[in-house]
Amino acid sequence: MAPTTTTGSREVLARRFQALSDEKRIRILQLLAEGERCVCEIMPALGLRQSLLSFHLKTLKDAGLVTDRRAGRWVHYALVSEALEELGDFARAVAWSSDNPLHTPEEACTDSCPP
Amino acid sequence: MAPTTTTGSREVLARRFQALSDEKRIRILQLLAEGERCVCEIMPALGLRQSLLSFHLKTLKDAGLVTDRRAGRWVHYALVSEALEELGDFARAVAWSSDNPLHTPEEACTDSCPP
DNA sequence: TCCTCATATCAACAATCATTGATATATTCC
DNA sequence: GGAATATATCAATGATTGTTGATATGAGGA
Repeated sequence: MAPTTTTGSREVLARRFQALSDEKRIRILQLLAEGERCVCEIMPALGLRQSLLSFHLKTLKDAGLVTDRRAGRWVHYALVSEALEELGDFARAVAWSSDNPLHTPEEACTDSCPP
Repeated sequence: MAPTTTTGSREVLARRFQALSDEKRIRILQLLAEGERCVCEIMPALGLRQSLLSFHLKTLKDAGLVTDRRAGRWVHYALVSEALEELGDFARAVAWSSDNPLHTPEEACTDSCPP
């Protein structure tokens, strides 16, 4: 169960991790984990200016981590749990591989190291 | 099993996700998943200039995702699998919560929405 | 000690990202 | 149609990050 190696996938992974690389966006995800929320609910919960929140939501949406749904005047955001599961799978797969190495580390790179 | 809510933890999470937000660093992790590697092995594998690789390794190390170990002239890097597991746990916990919401989404935020 | 080599750090620059205030879009209610 | 409101987008700015070439550190072998 080695971590995937395709470039396309790395691109997506990097983009999604980048979307998670901000505390405010992590808070948004944690809030959305409780269920769908409209922007007007997220805004006071995080105390962010409307424009800034919109930017962060767009970042998450462009990364495929959330979806939006218009309902009348309001827009509701919700998690895309598959995307988050993929990230979790990746992190766990890398961790698992390093705990169960195929190529035993032993004492690599001694004399003949810089080949 | 709701995702944690402490600020300190969010800070660490954001920092670690930020370390993963670059394709080159993802490749490094994938390489290290096969086992410990010295810088001199990573460099040709990724085709990065020495200085640039050093920067990316430092980024990963500062985030607590890898450790280094000096062996003579060479420095070997290895994954910190616990840190990666924590990231995986977080992502999965958020995904799980959103699939099993406590507060049923139903039809929230209709009339009384902007409170 | 001096020389070589592996890696780290530094200074400078380019690119990306977060934040702000202003403006645009879309929807409802009158 | 027009006013009001929720959200998105834009332009400008500052902050952070990635990249490069040059230099410093630290270990091993002569």
